[in-house]
Amino acid sequence: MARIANSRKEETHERIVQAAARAIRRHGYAGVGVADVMKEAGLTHGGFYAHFKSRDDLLVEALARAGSDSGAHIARAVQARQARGVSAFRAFVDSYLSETHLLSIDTGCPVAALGSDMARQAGSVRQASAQRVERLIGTVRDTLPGATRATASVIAGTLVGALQIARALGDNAEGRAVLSAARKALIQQHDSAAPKAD
Amino acid sequence: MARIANSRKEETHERIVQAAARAIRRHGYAGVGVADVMKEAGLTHGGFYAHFKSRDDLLVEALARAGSDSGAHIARAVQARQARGVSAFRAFVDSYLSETHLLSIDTGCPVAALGSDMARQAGSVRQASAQRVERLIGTVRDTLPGATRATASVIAGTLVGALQIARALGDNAEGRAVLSAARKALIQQHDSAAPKAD
DNA sequence: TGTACATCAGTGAACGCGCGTTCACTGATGTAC
DNA sequence: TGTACATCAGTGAACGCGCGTTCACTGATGTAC
Repeated sequence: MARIANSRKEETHERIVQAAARAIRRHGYAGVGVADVMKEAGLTHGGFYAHFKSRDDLLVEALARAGSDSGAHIARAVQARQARGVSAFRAFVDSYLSETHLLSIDTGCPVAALGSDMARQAGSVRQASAQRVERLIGTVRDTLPGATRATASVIAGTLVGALQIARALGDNAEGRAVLSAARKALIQQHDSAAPKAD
Repeated sequence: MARIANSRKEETHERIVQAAARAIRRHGYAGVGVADVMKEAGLTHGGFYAHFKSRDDLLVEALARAGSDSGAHIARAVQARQARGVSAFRAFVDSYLSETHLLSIDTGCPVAALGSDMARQAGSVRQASAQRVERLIGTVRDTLPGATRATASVIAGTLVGALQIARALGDNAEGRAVLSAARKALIQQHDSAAPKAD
């Protein structure tokens, strides 16, 4: 509450969290170092503990930030597509499984970027990770009003898995083919407004 | 070739690879330490470089071993299910998305265990990771003869994503619900032999 | 408006620790005669 | 069958390095009068 005054310290805190939100997606939970994040934020590492109780505390904040930033980013892309007459679900699937998202892991969905490491975390990081998964499932449901939670979670799984597999195969024809196949399959299966053929 | 003589050194090598194959799945690429793996294999860390040129070389061998072991494990489970009259595809989906697989990350599919870290690797580890993904897609295709590569890769994505999401949610009703939903969805979508209702 | 002082964000050196890698050595195994 | 020697798998100490965390300090900002 009371998010009024942006004091100098708050602005610095913000910069650190932003840097960490990118870093966890680019390098994974284990690949993020306190010193590197601080340097990225234009600071020296010594000041870190004036902002966070521990590295884990940073990870929790960074994950939440990664989720909300990526969520907002996708929401904008969805709106732009909807404005061109596409259904909410199709717009979401096309955005999530876009080539842009394939390439921009450090600004993309943290569930896709960190999925296989989430179950390995403990305590608050584990909890925050599960929350991110819940949010993703919730977002799927928002774009597909008729869907049950079960259906939405399978779709979320397909989105996350397809993006990871595409990234693992690389930025090439193989990776892009996986994305394209997943887009088609999801839209055909769940979008009643989808055209039968091209 | 010539896998004849199991010399003492070969047996030791084998033990190290086995330990590492579990370790990468339990702790991730970044969580695996040379000393820990050697201790797990009943050795001291100094001898490591008589067996491997580098830690990365171990990761590559461990990943290949994890893939073939997990593949063999699933193949046995699939056979057991097929013997009870279930289709190959359904048997595969039920095995891959079983509660057993949910819990046994360190003996399970390495693509699910390491998926989000694969794109971060470089050189030979990256290459070996992509190969594992290809193999998983190939396995899906083997159980679903009519499927195109595109269809198989979407199914592989769903399997991997659903398992990761279930693991991130935990060993509880939520996690199991995701598995169950994904099983139903995949079988309904792709198994022509599937019954319409229970 | 100007000075004196308290507050506070950030610095940089230092800590203990574990990492990947190297290497001189040990002690068991295997071969030669 | 027995001894002498070479081979070789594995040991354990050491290396340089980067990690998360702590802390005494600095220098800028803000408040009191």
